[in-house]
Amino acid sequence: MNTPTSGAPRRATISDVAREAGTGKTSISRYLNGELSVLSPQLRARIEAAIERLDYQPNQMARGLKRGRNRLIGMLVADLTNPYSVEVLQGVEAACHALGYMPLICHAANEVDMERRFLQLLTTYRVEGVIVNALGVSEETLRPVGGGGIPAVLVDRSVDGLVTDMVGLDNEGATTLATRHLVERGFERLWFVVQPFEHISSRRQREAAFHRALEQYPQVKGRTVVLELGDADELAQTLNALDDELDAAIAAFDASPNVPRVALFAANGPVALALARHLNQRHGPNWQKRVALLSIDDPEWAELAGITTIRQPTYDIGYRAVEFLHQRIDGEQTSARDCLLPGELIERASTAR
Amino acid sequence: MNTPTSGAPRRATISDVAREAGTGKTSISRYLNGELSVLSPQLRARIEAAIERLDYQPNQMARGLKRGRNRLIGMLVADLTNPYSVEVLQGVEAACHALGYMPLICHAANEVDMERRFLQLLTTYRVEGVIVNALGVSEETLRPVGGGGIPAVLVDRSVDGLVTDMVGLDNEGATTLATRHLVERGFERLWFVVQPFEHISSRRQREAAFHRALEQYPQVKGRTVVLELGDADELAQTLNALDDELDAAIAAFDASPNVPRVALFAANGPVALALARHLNQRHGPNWQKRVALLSIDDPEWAELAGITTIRQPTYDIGYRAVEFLHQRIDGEQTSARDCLLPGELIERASTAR
DNA sequence: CTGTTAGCGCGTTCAC
DNA sequence: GTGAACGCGCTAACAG
Repeated sequence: MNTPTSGAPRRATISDVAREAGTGKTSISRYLNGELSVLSPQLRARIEAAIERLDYQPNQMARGLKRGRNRLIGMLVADLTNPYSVEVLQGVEAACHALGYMPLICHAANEVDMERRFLQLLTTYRVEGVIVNALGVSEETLRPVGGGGIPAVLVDRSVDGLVTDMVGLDNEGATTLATRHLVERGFERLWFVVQPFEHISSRRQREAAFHRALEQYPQVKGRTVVLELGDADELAQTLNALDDELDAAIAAFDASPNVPRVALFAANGPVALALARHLNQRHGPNWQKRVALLSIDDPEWAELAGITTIRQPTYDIGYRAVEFLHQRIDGEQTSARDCLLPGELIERASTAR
Repeated sequence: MNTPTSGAPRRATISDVAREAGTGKTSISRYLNGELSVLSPQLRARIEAAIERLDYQPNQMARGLKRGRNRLIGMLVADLTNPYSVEVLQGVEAACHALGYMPLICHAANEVDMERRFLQLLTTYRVEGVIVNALGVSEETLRPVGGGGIPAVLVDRSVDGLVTDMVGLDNEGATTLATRHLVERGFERLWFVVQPFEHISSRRQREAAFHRALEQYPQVKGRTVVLELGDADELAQTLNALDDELDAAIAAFDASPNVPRVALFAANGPVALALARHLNQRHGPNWQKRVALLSIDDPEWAELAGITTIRQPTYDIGYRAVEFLHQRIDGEQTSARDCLLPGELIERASTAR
């Protein structure tokens, strides 16, 4: 009951090509795998003609099944909405291209269920390795991966209890750099704004580094503000509370220029965007004059808004991740490595004197 | 610390499970495929135990090879950097999830070579269908797809000479809506800014619709400005030329409020961002006071900048695309369909009176 | 140089 | 109910 001439003309198989070229499957296989030196010029020509005529394309699934490696690697992204992720992705793609892998991109969309589901799916497709930008909550869901399972490398953040290669930003260095910049520009009240950070290593490190950096500047006051971006109500509430304090601080500054200037330090791009939107909505396009904003991450709109940022070496992060993975896939047995890349300060109007 | 046995403990196969459960492969297969009614409760229990014990995961590749369908569909994205694409992607993912497909996401990064390469790769992996946001240049590269090849549905733009299902924005309606809005708000000099549009159907349609809409308003002057975003030099040059004219128009308006007000109409998000960055750089944060900006596409920063936009039903576009594809995969034989979804006007400060 | 043979992991008759 | 045997498309010995 197969459809006569319908949709799928059934692709040609290696046997079809062999028959068409009047030879055996082996020669075709050899041709496909570049063992050209072992083929007589005429046979080779016949094969080429047959392939052309049948528009033959080798079936990756089948060859993967046979040789045990399908050149597939999984890339699990926590949130593609975050420009950071897309940039990392570009590095991953470039490296895959260069190393002959095909990245299977999965998007968890910030949902833990998705993360688990995709991880499961990836192992089911027998990917040779995964590079994971984890939601970070659950070491449990990463079970099939890492140590005992398929090779894995983490991006941006590590996961408690999971020992694997990791590549990300040098949070300590970046945060220190940013903090020092703010202090040097004369800001003496610094508010570090961050999403809930207990369970996300990168956020945790940044928050800690911020306070550690401040120990060098006794005259500067810093505090941490936690922003829950996921919950609109709670977000609005926190922002409003922030407003009151900010207003007071700014009023004091307006009254007497000797009062310390205030700066907001966003732990990442999404936080910075939330802050900018709120401030803009509340104070209009000149909000920048009232409060400085600095952010780790350098999204496209940062230049538009004129905020100072720490740009992450996103492309390199992705590229290195694949290189690490490649080594593991090749059987590298060294113990887990961390690769911390430096951030770059992009100074813009926001923190100018 | 290091792996006890060598790198890959070789995953369990169906045979392993059969042996472990003291039965044949057939029963395992049946269990996996939900034909539970045909299994004695005890056998079933033994199978479950064996699977659990061996942490068995069926090999998708192998089962795909056997049954001829691997539940893989390809998603070829022209530019993940464009928030539009990511949003569409979310719809695609949701639909795939619902329909039991696994999307293989490929990112052409605006390179025609990549597009061709990925398309080739996708057919090589025997995806059951592809949804393509084409760069649009080459009908040639889409040869393996559509009519004779694997089912395909186009997103956002069609490709000349390729008949397939397509789903995207109702460009005519959206453009008319935006144009009317500008006119009603009192703008009488409208500049439609767009990337080179000859070869991209959606841009072409928007440009045409813009001028068609203007025919209804004889008092309004409109013109098209082409912006080449890829080439930094040319971009700067065009923008500078634009400035001169804009300055003149604005000066005239300042001098006599009777002179028609000027508005920029960006054909899509990337264009809008380029314009906004440039204007901001040139006129400071208050550039909005000098010239209005409206854009098709509603990226995150639009609210921050306060520009009026036409929001595309991106999620639905992605979702519908997969639904179309699903029908084709299921053997639907109807002729190519177009699905044009309406845009929504989001009015912001930029075009307020 | 070239063809034959035996599986890779799985689903599917078709007998028992 | 259950299992043996065959084949999906391809590669890898192993002969000629």
